[in-house]
This record gives sequence, C-alpha cells and structure tokens, in this order.
Amino acid sequence: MRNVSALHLLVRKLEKHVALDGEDSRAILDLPHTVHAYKAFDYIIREGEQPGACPVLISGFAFRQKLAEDGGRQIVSIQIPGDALDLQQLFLDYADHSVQALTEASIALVPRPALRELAMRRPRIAHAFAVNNQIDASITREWLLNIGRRDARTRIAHLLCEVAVRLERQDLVTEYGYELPMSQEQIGDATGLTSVHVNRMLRDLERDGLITRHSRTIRFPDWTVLKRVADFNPLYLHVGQQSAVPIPA
Amino acid sequence: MRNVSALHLLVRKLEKHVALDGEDSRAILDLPHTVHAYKAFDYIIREGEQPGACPVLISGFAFRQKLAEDGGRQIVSIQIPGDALDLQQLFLDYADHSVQALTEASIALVPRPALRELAMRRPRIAHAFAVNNQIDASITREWLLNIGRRDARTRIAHLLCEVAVRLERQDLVTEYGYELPMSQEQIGDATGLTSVHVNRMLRDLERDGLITRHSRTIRFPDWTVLKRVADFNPLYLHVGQQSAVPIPA
DNA sequence: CGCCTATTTGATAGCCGTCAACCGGAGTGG
DNA sequence: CCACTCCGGTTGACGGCTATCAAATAGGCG
Repeated sequence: MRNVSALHLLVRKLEKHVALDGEDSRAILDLPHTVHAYKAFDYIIREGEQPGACPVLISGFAFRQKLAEDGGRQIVSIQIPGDALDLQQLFLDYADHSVQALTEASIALVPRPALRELAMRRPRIAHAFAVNNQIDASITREWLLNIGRRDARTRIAHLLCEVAVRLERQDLVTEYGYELPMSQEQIGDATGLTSVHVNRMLRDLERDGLITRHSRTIRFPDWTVLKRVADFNPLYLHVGQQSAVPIPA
Repeated sequence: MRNVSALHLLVRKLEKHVALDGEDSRAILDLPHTVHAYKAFDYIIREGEQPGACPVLISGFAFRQKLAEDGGRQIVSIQIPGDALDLQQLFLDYADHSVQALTEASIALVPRPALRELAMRRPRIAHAFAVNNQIDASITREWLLNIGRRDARTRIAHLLCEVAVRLERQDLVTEYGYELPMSQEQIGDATGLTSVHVNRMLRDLERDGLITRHSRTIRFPDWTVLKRVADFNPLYLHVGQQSAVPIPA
C-alpha cells in the first residue's frame, strides 16, 4: 500500500473547491517534500527573505504577521492544518510578511520550483491554487472590514466564529467547541486591540452567555445568537463553492 | 495598422512583473471585450452576484468595498487605470465584495469564460495573473496593518503615499503631485476613520508642511519626511519585481 | 513548592467619534 | 448677473471606547 503522503490534507482542502482527477491529486501527493517539527513561536517564513520552500501545515497552528515601525504587531491571518503557507506569495521574489508557528507544528516543506513547475504543467492544479488564494484574499478583506468598522466585542466574536467554521470544515472541531491556542495578546494582535481590552470583551461575551471558556477551549452555547452578535456571515469563506466542471474544455 | 486594444494598459501592467512573449500579450489584447462608460458611484460589481465579465479599468478610479451589518462601510482597495477588477475573484462563484466607480470611468468588460480559458491554455498568462493577485493580496495585508496598528495621521499619510507610488508606476503622476479623487468621507472609509477626523488629520499634515492641497490635488513638498511620518515602506508593493525567466522550462 | 507567564482587575488618560453648526465653491434657475 | 441649493469641507464642544499603567491573581511547569 502507498505511503500516506503528508500532503493529503492539502489535497483534501483543494478538492473541496476544485475537482481534481486522480493524476492531479497524485501529482500533488508525490511532490518532493520533507517534514519538520516546529516549536511555538518558531519562524516559518521571515519577512524580506526569499523562501526556498513552500510550507504546508500538517498539524498545529500558525499565523501571519506584519510589524509597524513603532513595534506594533498585526496578525493578518490564522492558519490551521491543511493550509499552505506560501501559496499566497509563490510567485513573488521575497516575503512581504512573516509566518510563525502558534503552537508546536508539523510542517511539510515543498521546494518552490517543484510547486511552480507543477502549476505551470497542470492547469487544473494552477486553478485549484488560484481558488485557494482567492479565498484567502477574501478572508483578508473581511478582516479589514472587521478591524476597520466593528467594535471590539464584535471583532473578537467574529474572529472566534471564523476560526470555528474553518476548523469545522477541516473536521477539527467537536460539538461547537474547540481549542483556540492563542493568548489574549495574540487575539489582540489579530483584532487591532490590546490584550487588556480583549480580556474584558471575552469576559463580557462569557457573562452574556455567548461563549464559555475553560483554559483556551471555547464553546458556543448559542451559535445562532453569537453569529448575529459577531456580525458573522460565512459567505466570504466561500465554503459552499465547489466547481465540479471548472473550465470549459 | 492594428487597432489599439483597450487592454494595452493591462498588458503593460502585467509585463512589469512577468515577461510575456509576443503571442501571450497579443492573446490578451485580442480578448473579446466591450468598452463602457461609468459614472461616479455606479456599481461595477455587486457583492453576492456572479459577475459575467471581468472589468478592466481603462481610465478613472474605482474602489472595492464591504459593508457591516450596522451600515459601516469599509473600502478595501483603491483601483487605478490598468487594474483588473475581477482577477481577484475570477474563479469564485460569487463576489464577496462590491466594486464601485470613484469617478467617471471607462471600463473594458472581458467575458469571464474567455479569461479563464486563456489562463488555462497559457501558463505564462496564468502566472502573470497570479503575480498580479499576489501583489494585490500583499497590499490588502498592508492595509490591515495600517488600520489595525497605526494612528489616524499615519494611516492617512500612508494611504496618500501608496496611491502616489502606484500612480507613478503607471506614469499618471507629475512631480510628486496628483489628484486624489476621494472625498474625505471616502478616505475615512478606506482608513477606518470618520470624515471629521480625516479632515483634522489632513489639516495637521498640511500645517506641518508634509502635504499641500488645492481642491483634491495633493503635493508632497518633502517625500522623504512624509514617507517616514507615514511609516511607508514600498516593499509590499513589489514594484521592483520582474521575473525575466519566471519558470524553468 | 516556586517561578514564570498569562489572565484579570481597577484607575486614569487620550484618541477618535458624535453632534451640530458654519463655510465655501459649483451648479442651477430666475 | 445674482440668488438659491447642495454637497463637501471646516470647526468646536463633548462623550465614549479603547489604550495605558499598574498591580493582583491564577495557572502551567520545573
């Protein structure tokens, strides 16, 4: 029996949006790669550097961040198992942001040239990559709306909802509850707030019965109400999208 | 002599990052398209709809926006002549944000299927599209940092710098000055501020000699200082990038 | 058990929003 | 030509949301 490639999570994710035939998915699974263990806070990609390989998150969490001159930190996305961490800049010369491990993480490194060449040779795979990137771009735009136009409480609730839906989609969540391995300071960095205010808002949400917390495990007693409070409309995640016949022959 | 295609601006923009051979650029120029005139505030793409065509901005300005439930408006990008307005969601089923004309604008509409088919048939063009989208994504991430972690004055200065550099790159700017056809309310919607506060900050910047204004024409007496005040580092625009030999054969 | 980090809490300050009024230029109609 | 209107820009007073500062508590790990 075939060895199970570390990349099967990625294939599974891509296939949710674009139908890949057996050859396509095998071509991805057969990509050369090495698997590495990262500890929390390890850099995976450093801003300014030219990544030699595209990391794919096998297990654990990671985040993308940018820094302001005054030291302010902005987390621009949360990445969960199955996410490719460099597809968004696969064709750019240097990284315009850093990627760090949020927890201990297992990561497959795929050489960039192999990935680029695959995209050039197999249009359907290029198409799958494009859909993946376009959904990521949509998420970033929603974050912009979140930070630019929603108050602190709503912002945080929105983040919790997004992560929940994305984890659920990867079958990583049980019964409306999951562990969000972020400190309150990191939640602040993701929402443009301070850790102190994040704390107050989380307690608010808990007091109002919208969430429960045990250490960093979060549960949603009433998803419907939380969604409304969070101004959360999952359309921007394009979860329903599945192009069975993506391209005219 | 060949008719000059309305799409030559797009080709010129793509070629700044990826070397296209004559066949590639001709294939783009020969894409079927119709040119339309839009008035300020006309919708070009509506959130939730499935665009039938990809609009390419020939002249004039446009912006992308999303709305919060409470009516809050967030502008998530400014588009200038030469920009393709749907490449970012070419493979998605429905638009996750709206695009509106900021000024009177002339726009070429290219049928989506033709564009998709071109991307599938010509890997180098798909590559050019990918680079274009990845730069747009980088800009969106910088906006996230801008709104999440910089104060009002810095934010606005940063926006002014970005538009200046992007216009300059398209040869649409003269001597460190240009017309920014946005009301102060729109600048606020782009920076997560109110029009009142935008006004105060613009006056501040002017009082400090960092900008001059005559109606909506903005000039920068001291670009070096302004860049510092704006915490503006143009790396995220990837302006220097030019892959002469993008892909191993 | 002790250290270290994360969380929690309170007091105070400040940036920016809100509300409201006034100004000013461009277009319109008399 | 001038009055009128309208929208956008300008200004001031005030309030509130969130940051800042500081300290206490709790939790994880040796």
